[in-house]
Amino acid sequence: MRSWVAQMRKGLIELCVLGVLRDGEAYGYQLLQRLGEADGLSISESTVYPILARLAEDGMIKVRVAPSPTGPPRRYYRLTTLGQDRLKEMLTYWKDIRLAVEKFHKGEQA
Amino acid sequence: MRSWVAQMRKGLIELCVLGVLRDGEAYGYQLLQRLGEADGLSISESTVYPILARLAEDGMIKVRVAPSPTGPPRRYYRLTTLGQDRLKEMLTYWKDIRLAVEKFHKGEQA
DNA sequence: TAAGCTATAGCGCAATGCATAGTAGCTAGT
DNA sequence: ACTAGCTACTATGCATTGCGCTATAGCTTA
Repeated sequence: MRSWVAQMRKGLIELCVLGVLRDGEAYGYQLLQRLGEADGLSISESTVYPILARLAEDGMIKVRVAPSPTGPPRRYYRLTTLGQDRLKEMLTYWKDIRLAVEKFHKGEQA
Repeated sequence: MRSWVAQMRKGLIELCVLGVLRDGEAYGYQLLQRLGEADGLSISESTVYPILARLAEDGMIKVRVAPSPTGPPRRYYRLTTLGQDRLKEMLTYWKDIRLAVEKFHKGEQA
């Protein structure tokens, strides 16, 4: 994969993770699949799990362990109040930067 | 500045630089000011010049030196054919990832 | 000669995506 | 019982980038 792709994803994957969790709790593997549904966002475990670990360490999400019907116990993550605030902040900035990008690419077709 | 802000900018600043250069050549300081016009994209020299150096090294832009009426000589950068292709690629991916982010944040207000 | 603006450049750090590899629980087939 | 295959999570290490900080040099004005 071209290196600039990885760079462009930085931060945005975390934003998407928080976005999914906003709809309710989810476990790691589930997040992996949800995120993979979007074009241009195919993702691997080695990307998602570190993000979850960081978010948990920062108090943005909380973990709940529950048995799985088809494998090892699942770790369900859900947003904390702190996490909701962070999501709000990030969305605000996302809006700004999205407008910035589009400002410099008016009238262009990819 | 919060660390996630820097992460979210990664790659997108370069995309904006290419976007500005698509309208015609520009020198570093000029780019700095153009980019600063956008909300959420205030930028410093230590960010722009390394980007220009990288882009030049990769053959995406070419440099032309010309005297300035008000200071040291300016280095004018302009897109090469390679750079135009890269910009196209990046815009395609940008479209994908923008849709991805919005997919996971439908119905939300920042 | 000193200040102040313009314009460019280099060093070093922190953070992240991701390739690679490994661990462990559960089910089904032979 | 053994193997294969799926689910779910973890660990290591690298490359890349944004950016704070600092330095340099040309030009004008006082």
